[in-house]
Amino acid sequence: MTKSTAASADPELPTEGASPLLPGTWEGEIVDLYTHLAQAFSLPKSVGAIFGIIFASPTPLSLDDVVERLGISKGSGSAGLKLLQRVGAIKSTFLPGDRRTRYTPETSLRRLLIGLLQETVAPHLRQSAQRLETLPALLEEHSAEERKILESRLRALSAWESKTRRLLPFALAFLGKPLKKQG
Amino acid sequence: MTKSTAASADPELPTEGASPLLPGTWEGEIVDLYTHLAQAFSLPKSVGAIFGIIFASPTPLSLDDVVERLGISKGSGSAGLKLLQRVGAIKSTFLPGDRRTRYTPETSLRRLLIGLLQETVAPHLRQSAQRLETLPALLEEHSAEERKILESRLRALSAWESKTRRLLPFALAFLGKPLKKQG
DNA sequence: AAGCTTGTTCAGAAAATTTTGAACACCCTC
DNA sequence: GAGGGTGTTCAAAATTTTCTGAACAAGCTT
Repeated sequence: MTKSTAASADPELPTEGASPLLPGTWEGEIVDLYTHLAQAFSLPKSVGAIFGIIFASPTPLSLDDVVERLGISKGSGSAGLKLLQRVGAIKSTFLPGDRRTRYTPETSLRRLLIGLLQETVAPHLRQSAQRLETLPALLEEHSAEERKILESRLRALSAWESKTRRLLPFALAFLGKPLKKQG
Repeated sequence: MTKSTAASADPELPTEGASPLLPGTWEGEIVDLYTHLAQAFSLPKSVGAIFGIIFASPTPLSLDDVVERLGISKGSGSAGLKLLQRVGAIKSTFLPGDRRTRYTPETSLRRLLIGLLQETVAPHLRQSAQRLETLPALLEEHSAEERKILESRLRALSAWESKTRRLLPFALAFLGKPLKKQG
């Protein structure tokens, strides 16, 4: 059900008989958009593309669909889908009479961001917060004057940790709310 | 996961080139902490290390100081300092009677995050927002039924863009406020 | 159970990113 | 205007990340 009839020459694209993802098409533009967005979050381009092709499809897609439409390997597709599902960016559905798992996009920004944060920054932040505790003791070897400066830095560091942790639930609540008219 | 970073032996020799950044020391722990934090933001480890060594020092450091203490190349040091300055994570100061530029850490989380966001995600988001405008036209080729679904996806996408853009100033204001007593 | 279909794993290949180091440019000071 | 200190650039090397593809596992169906 995809548009085809791309009878034009493709000087660039491999003639593998696959990827009809030309720019200017709905799927092509969406995939491209998410591919770039993925880079904003330092995620592999393929992950963005996979989310894009799922987002662009009015019906749930299977691993094979994704692999075929994107022209990527099954390994990549499998790994990408698993990552997207782990961060909650896609949901799996099961159509009756079909053994394949199919995927639909998560459209709640709140859930999307929660998953992403949990996956990427949260572990590092947690680890850093832990390290913070051992630091004050290491200041003993410095002169009183130096210690004054370094202690204020340490306080700043603690404050960062505290602020970000307190901001997060707030921000997520905001993102969960419906959009109001511009004031 | 071990931090080999050269200098595995010789905790004694204080020769110029050696890196005395052992774990358990103030500098070592701070550098390590920021090296890990950098990875949380998908920045090169060296960038985190550079910020760390500057953060750990009670006095402003020069490029040479950084390069020597971290045991990295001048090229890396120069690039890292430039990046950190561009995102506003460090400030340059000039000590009288010294031609070298010296650097101190930015301790305002607000400024730190503003710079980081501006540098990393903002351009991508801006670009994506632009692309959004051309998308509705591409839906024409779909059936009415499909279009209903895809249009709602498009609305979600627009809403994301709008929400994140509106949340940002809000969040940054929050981060700029002094920390209040826990309530 | 044999034969499909669906999906995962993982070692090696490919690609992208980061680091190095030496050459270079730009002031200063003398 | 030579010499030395300070910092940047960039091509190539090292490292890390991502992708591939074929082998493998697990489940249905007959």
